[in-house]
Amino acid sequence: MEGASILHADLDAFYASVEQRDRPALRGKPVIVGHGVVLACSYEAKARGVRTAMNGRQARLLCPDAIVLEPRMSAYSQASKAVFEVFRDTTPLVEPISIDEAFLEVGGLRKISGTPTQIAVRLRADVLDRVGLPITVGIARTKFLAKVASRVAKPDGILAVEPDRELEFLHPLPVQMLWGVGPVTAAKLAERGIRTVAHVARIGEAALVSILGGHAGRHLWALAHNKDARRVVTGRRRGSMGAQRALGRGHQSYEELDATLAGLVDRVTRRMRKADRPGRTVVLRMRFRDFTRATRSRTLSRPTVQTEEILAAARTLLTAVRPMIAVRGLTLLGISVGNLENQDFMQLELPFGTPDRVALDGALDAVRDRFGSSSVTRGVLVGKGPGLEMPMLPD
DNA sequence: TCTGGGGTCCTAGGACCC
DNA sequence: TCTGGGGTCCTAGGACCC
Repeated sequence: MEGASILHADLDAFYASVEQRDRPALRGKPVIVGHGVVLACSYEAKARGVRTAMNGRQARLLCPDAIVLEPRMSAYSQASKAVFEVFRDTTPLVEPISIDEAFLEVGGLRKISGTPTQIAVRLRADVLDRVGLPITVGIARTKFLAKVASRVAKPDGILAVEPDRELEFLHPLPVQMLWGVGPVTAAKLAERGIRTVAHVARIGEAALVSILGGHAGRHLWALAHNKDARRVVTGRRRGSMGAQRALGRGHQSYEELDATLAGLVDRVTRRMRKADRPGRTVVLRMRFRDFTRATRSRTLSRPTVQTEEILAAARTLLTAVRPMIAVRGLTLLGISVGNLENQDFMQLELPFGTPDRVALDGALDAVRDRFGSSSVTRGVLVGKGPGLEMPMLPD
């Protein structure tokens, strides 16, 4: 049996920690980032009951002396980049999960860097040293357990779950500690008296499937029995990009909505162009006064990054839901573009005339340099006139 | 507790194809 | 004209995560 070799590294109260790092006067004090809603809060604020996603008014009620700050997204994204640099200096096998957490596979580094626990200790010290932020690391044989371990170890902690004590660690935990169990699932389980992981493990898979449905039931059952074969994977790319805006409670005219929509589409398509990721499926997201939601989508015949094309599709969708908006009252409008294409190609110019072997080899080298030789599968030669397609690999 | 902005994955029905 | 099994794509909704 292999040992625990997966690290789950998770920055503590990320946005708030960046603020405390940059303004020493804030250290040791309750800090809340975000006005309307709490985006992040320091552990001093958490100790008073403030929670992420809590409404700002309630947060101030719980903690009147909290220092409330406007988010500084560019500072957070810079800090995140610096932290991921430390991750990648630790191991090439880094799987980002969000702006502030990642899985790291360190199993193959024993001879070079030491045991996973030694690596984790050094990682925490490096992040503090190089970026000035506290980070918690969970260490286990599976991704799932590593994630649970870091959650248990927070804040500013480290916890290794040894392979022979996995169930001992897992079973007493409340089901809410499991990744993927949210309020709805927890409530469904609680209705049947199921509160701990041990409970989940004791009831049969079929029973769990009948409570939660096919995939969710089997997935939860597997986790409770400590089955999780997922590996740490690198190079995953996002599948959609979106932007949304809360509208408040007041009535919006259709012209105002249309202007908001155009702004959202502009924001998203800018990002798509910057990332070179054309998309095909345009999704309109709505939330209404009663907090119900609806989405409408439309798939284009080909991927695009063009603002006008995406906006035209979005407008068609918006027009179609006008009656629904009139009845239910819109409080949030969002747009997202999915089916994002991987623009993993590069364009090279070859000398005019029939490309010779030397010119082609040079072009292939440039492509391999950028993508790595193993991931290049096909090439297309295009001249003036009809396109000519030819394989460039193997050889 | 009346709620931001960014994502992921799964389910399920219908259209359509072979 | 009726029939089957299998697959993909599209649309809409829902739960969950940070």
